[in-house]
Amino acid sequence: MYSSELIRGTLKTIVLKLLKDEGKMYGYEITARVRELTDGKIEITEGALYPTLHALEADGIVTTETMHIGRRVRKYYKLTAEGRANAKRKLSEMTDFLNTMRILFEGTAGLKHA
Amino acid sequence: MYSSELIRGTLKTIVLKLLKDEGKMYGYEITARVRELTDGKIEITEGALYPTLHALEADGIVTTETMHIGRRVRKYYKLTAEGRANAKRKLSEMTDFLNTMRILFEGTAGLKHA
DNA sequence: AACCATACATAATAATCTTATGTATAATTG
DNA sequence: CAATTATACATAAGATTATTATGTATGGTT
Repeated sequence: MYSSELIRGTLKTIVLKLLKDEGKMYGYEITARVRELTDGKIEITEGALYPTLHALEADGIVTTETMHIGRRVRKYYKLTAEGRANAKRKLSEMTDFLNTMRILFEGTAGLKHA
Repeated sequence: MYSSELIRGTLKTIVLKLLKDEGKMYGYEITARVRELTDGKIEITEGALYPTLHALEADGIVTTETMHIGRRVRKYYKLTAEGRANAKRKLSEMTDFLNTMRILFEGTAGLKHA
């Protein structure tokens, strides 16, 4: 687990990345996927995730679709057209940012592909 | 310039990295160095930097030394012994974190050295 | 029966940053 | 030589974003 300050500010971009890759996901699934992809190093808390998802919806970045699994409710999120454009911008900003961080902390711009 | 949310949480670690490399620096110098190293993509604001430096001092991570350049004051910061240990931990956490981000966003762990 | 996993949600509080403002000296430029 | 820009510190109000705690409810496992 990383200190929470490092993860600060990356949540929204992580969500956009996953939605772009997977098409649609629900909240609980997002926390599980991130945990799995990062070997438990990044643990998204519900108190951070749900308000973020609601904000994305309010901003027209995602739409929701509620499904019923037995008597339980699942709320799927997927990108809107605007959301896809937004995600594209945010993701390229993120990779650029990661490269800049690499320059600062590893003294190299790194290679995009090994 | 990156959206400010991305940079959020990285400031303290950036400062520790620079102080570790350079020995001692003053606030204004830090903003200039970061601007230079990142081609202006990361602009540290004074309103964020000075409170951070003061907090580091209050936590015993850095000590200060005031110099007089003509009639102007310059406040140099350098790591304490505890600060060096702290910096070491934070920096390895940061490189680890950057690798994890690379897995998430570029689908590769990347190579530390080209 | 108790516990843990799934699945949503919100509210109080904390941490961190932006934006604005303030003070002052030194250098540059029109 | 007056005005502007750069150097150099600092703080305070407000915004953003996350943590922590709490709440509700279903379903599976021990």
